[in-house]
Amino acid sequence: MLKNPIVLLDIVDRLANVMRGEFRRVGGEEGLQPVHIQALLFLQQVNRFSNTPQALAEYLNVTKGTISQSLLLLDRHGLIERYQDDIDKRVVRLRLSPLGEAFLDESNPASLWQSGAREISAHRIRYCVTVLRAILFEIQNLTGGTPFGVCNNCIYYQRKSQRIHHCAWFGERLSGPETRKICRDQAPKSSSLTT
Amino acid sequence: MLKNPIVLLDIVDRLANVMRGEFRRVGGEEGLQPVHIQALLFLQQVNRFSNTPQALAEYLNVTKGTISQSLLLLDRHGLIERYQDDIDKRVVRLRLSPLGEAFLDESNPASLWQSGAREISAHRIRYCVTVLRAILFEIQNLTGGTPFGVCNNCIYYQRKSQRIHHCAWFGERLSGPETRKICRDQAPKSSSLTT
DNA sequence: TTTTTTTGGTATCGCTCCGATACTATACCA
DNA sequence: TGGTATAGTATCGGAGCGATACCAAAAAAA
Repeated sequence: MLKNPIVLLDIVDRLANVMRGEFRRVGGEEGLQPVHIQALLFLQQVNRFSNTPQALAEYLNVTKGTISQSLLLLDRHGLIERYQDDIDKRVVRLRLSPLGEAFLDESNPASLWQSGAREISAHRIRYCVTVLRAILFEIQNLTGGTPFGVCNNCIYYQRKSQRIHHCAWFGERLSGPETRKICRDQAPKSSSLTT
Repeated sequence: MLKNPIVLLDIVDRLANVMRGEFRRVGGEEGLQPVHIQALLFLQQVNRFSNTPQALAEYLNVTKGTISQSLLLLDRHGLIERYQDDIDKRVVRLRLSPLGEAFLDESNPASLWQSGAREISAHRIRYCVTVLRAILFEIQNLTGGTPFGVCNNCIYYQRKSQRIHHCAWFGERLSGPETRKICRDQAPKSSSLTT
C-alpha cells in the first residue's frame, strides 16, 4: 500500500498550515510573523549546546542569513538576548529574555494544539511521536540534515544514577530538566515502538 | 502530562519545515515555490466537489486573494486548468493539466517522505493518521475552519453495495476512486482508534 | 418582479520573509 | 604563520501573503 504515507504527509502538512495560521494570529498583536513564534518556541526548548543561530536555521530549514534577520527583529522587540560564547568567540548564544518568556506564557501559541489534543491519551500521543520521529530521523539521514532530537533519547545520554545525568558526546553533566530538551547533535537510539 | 502534546507539535512542525524545504528544492527547477507544490498536490487529491480556489485557500490557510495569485502563476506555467462551473457561474473549477500531472509524476515531491516512511508498517501509519486526524478535526471545530477529510470517512458516505457508493450530502453517486479523495464538506465518523 | 445582501474570484498595494551573495571575524590546520 | 573552514552579519532582489477594493453572479428579501 503506497498511498498511506501520502495521507499521513497530507495531514502533517495541513496541521502545520493550521498552526501557522494560529501563530500568525498570536504574533500579529506583537507584530511578529509565524516564523518568529517558531523561533521563540525553539529557544524555549533547546538545550545549552544548541542555542545558536546556526542550529535554529537548520531546525527551521532556512538559511543562516535569513534567520539572522529574524533574530535581529526579535532582539529589537526585546524578546531574546544574544551573548558571545566564552570559548568560541564566533558563536552567538541565544536565550529568551524575561519579556520573551512572559510573552510565550501569556500568548501560549500552542494552546490551540493542546486543546485539540486534550482528548487524546498520552499513550497515543507517545506512539505518534515515536513513529514521526522515526520518519524524521530517516529523512534527516537521507538529506544529510542535522539530527535534532530530545536529549534523553540519544545514545550519548547516560543516566549514572537516580539524579546524575551525563552526556558522553559533550562530556558534561546534565541537570534533570536538561535531559528533556532538544539537542542538535542527537544520535537517537533504535526506536522501540510499543505495538 | 501536559508536555507530550507539545513534543508532538514540535515534530509535526519540523517535519513540515523539512518537507517545505524539499518542495522548494523540487519546485525550484520549474520556478515554483513550496506553496505551488502544495497546491498541485491538493488538486491531485481533491474530489470534484471541492476543486475550487476557495477550498484550496482554506486548505492551505491563506486568503483567497493570495491563492488567486498562486493559481495565476500555475496557470501561466500551464500546470493547471481553470473552467467555469456549469451551475454556479461565479465558481471556478480547477484541475491539473496533463503537464501538471506529468510534472508531479516526474518530480514526485513526496518521494523523500515515502523513502523516510518506507520502514514504517502500514498499521503504524494508519494509527498515526487516525490520531492526527482526530486532533485536526478538533482544532477545526475550535476555530470554525472547514473540515477537510477523506470522503469515505464521512458520515454522509454510504456504501449501497459492493460497487455503488453514494454521498448523502451532495446527493450524488460516487465512483470507487472518488471515495478516497479529499472533500471539503466532511463530517467525520467518531474516530475508532484500534488500540 | 425589483432591490438588497451575500458569496466566489480577481486586481492592486505594501510589507516582510527568504535565498543568494559578499563580507568580517574567529578558529583550526599544516 | 599563512590558508582554509566556520559562525554570523549586511545587503539586495524576488515573491508570498494579508488587506482592501472591486466585479459578477447568486440568494434572499421586499
